[in-house]
Amino acid sequence: MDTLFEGLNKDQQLAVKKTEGPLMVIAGAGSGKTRVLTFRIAFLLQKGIDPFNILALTFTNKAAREMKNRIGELVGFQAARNVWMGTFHSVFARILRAEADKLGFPSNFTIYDTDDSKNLIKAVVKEGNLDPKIYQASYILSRISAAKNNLISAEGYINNEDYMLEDKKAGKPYLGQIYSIYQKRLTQSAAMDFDDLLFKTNVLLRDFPDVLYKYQQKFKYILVDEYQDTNYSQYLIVKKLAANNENICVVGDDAQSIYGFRGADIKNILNFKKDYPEVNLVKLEQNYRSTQVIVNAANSLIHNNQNQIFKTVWTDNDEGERIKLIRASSDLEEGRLIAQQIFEDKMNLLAKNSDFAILYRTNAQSRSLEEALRKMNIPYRIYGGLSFYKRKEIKDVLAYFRLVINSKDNEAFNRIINFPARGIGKTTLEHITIAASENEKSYWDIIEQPQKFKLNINAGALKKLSDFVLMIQSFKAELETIDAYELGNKIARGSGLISNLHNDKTPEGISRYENLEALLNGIKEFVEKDDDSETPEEESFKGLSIFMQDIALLTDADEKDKDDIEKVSMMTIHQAKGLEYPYVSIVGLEENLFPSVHSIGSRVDLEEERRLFYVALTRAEKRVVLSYAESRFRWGTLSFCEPSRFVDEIEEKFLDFPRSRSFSKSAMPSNPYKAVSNRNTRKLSNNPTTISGDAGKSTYKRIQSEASGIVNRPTSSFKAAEIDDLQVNMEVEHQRFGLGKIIKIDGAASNKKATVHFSKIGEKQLLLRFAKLRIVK
DNA sequence: AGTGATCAGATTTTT
DNA sequence: TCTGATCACT
Repeated sequence: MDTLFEGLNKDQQLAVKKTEGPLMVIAGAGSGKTRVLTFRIAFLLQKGIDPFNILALTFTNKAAREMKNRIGELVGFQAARNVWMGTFHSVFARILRAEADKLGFPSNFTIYDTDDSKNLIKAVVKEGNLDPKIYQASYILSRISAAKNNLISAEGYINNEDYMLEDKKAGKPYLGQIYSIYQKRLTQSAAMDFDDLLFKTNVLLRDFPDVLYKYQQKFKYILVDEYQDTNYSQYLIVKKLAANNENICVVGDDAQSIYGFRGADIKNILNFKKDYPEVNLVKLEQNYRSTQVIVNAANSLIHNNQNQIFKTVWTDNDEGERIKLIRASSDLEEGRLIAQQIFEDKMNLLAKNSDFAILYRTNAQSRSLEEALRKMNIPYRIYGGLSFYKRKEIKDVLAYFRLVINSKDNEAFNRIINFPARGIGKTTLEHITIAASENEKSYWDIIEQPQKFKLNINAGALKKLSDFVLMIQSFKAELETIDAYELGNKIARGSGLISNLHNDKTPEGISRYENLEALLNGIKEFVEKDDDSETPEEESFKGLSIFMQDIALLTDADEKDKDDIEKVSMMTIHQAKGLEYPYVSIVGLEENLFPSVHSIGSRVDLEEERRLFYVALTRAEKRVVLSYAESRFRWGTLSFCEPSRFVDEIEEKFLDFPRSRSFSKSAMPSNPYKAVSNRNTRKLSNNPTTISGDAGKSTYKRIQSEASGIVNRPTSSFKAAEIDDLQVNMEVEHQRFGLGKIIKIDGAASNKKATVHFSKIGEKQLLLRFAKLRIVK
């Protein structure tokens, strides 16, 4: 057993060995958190704890899978497989299916994704004759989501004066009603949205003490990873389940909390002590991942946040190279420079493509990077973006699957009732909607028994509907008899989807056909692979329902990366959480992009944004490259950017600044022929496995507009002063901050910093390397 | 019912 | 700039 502890430091050992009672592990970035978690579970298993008694909640399914593998390697795969491990959503979806009857749901309920939820909200808004511009689906959904994550039901919402007043002030007084109808429709459709999975778990544990007791007995040991990113709803589930045994271990890092927008609450970490006065606290402060430069640069950055748990992350590793800062004149040039950098590093450092990651704030930024990498023949893989499961052709066939499994699923119904076209039109649909609404039934219930619900339509339409019903019913009959692959194929063909796509000979059509094929192949793999299912206990028959349960909560990040060995990884910083790479480029370090416009207004949001940058920096093992562009295409137009304040916040001694270039030179677009972009870039970028593509038809227009944009730069008259010309007491002008007076200049030569008092916004420190100041007087 | 034209909205992050 | 939603026309 002792071998298990070799290679763990004292704190890590403590965190592994202290199996009984509440334990909180504050784990700095790169401090071996995952190691501690896996070893802890392995240790429990070695001690003879039944794997079925261990519940481990992770942030992604991928993390769960990897952890299972590592535990398997330590103590055997049989035991590892039986540990309950997964995301909150997937674990509790499973429990909800088992206990569904208690909540008035069938166990095959559908999980609505965000699109489904939005469509449902749109329909509700329309039915209520409300203005969809005022009652915007995305806004309403976020509002409902926030309420659910705070365990406020629709009823509770309507009775809550604060919510109602807020909505009234916002000019949206009917939001509570929409919530209420939305929820009713979900139930009629036998569906739950993402937040319901947690909300209803809370209801289950609250209203059914015997069920609560059962799971308390079952989960004798509970571990929660990324505790800083749990919301109130999740917090309460954990608290209830742990109440009996109190063998609860949470691991997190307040400095890496980046999901506040989703209701994550750092207070869960801060308040852990209050809930469990007996708590043992372990801090993991030694970073094993990164160089000293990276660790200390990240520390200097995060130091700008006010809300923190005190800890000192340090490392024994080499000092390492300074963080290189790249300035580009445009987003296209930024891509080019980053690609070039990777190309050079590969040669000089004998590195592999897979040693590199490019991280960005928003998915939209991937485009220019992709183009540049493609041009230099550097293979890459984009994580996220439009996921495979969000493509139209995939959603279509999945909608058939969904309707076959749970026919009450109205959103699936809507999607396919007339696709491929079968002559069921708007009027017919309207009648169905009305009948469903009046009788409080699902659409399917209505068309299954049209006479019972007095569906007021003509014989022709009736015939078409009954054909559809018969088709779906014929598929339903085979749910339990043939496996997912066979049935999936039957549905794809029988529904007419395959022939529909087959007739489309355009490149897009062919690609859609191939995607559908890929899905079917995926199902085949699922059926054939005999073990490592994420569901312990149950199941041997691999039917379509099981397949759908398996993929309902998958995201792109969860996809296997077997063919990624030789590719540069590209992803948003959110997606990079928990990952590490030798060489990391963080791009787009510009005001209003990173930090994003939306965060700049409030300190809380800005601090989250800063933590996001902290996460980005600490992904790197050996070296970080930062870049920003002076202009960038956004919303189809060229806009000018300033370097991010976050760059200033890193202590200068860790930075390697770009060589000074004359402004006009850097602003000139380089050879436009090099910058030819690809019309299909977006499509290509959506395909995770695409590594190359030829230029195709160029969007020459874009290049032109960029060039002209620079020439006609509205601020071209703004001529920044040379750094050395600036003196204390001078009156200066800044493009964004307006007029001000230099109060102080410190720092030597290239790293000079000026303190300027601006009449509009007050005092500000500016690194003269970045800030462009014009001398007024 | 299907097609084409026109217009609005999007881009913050995700289970 | 691109996508989708809506509307008018055939």
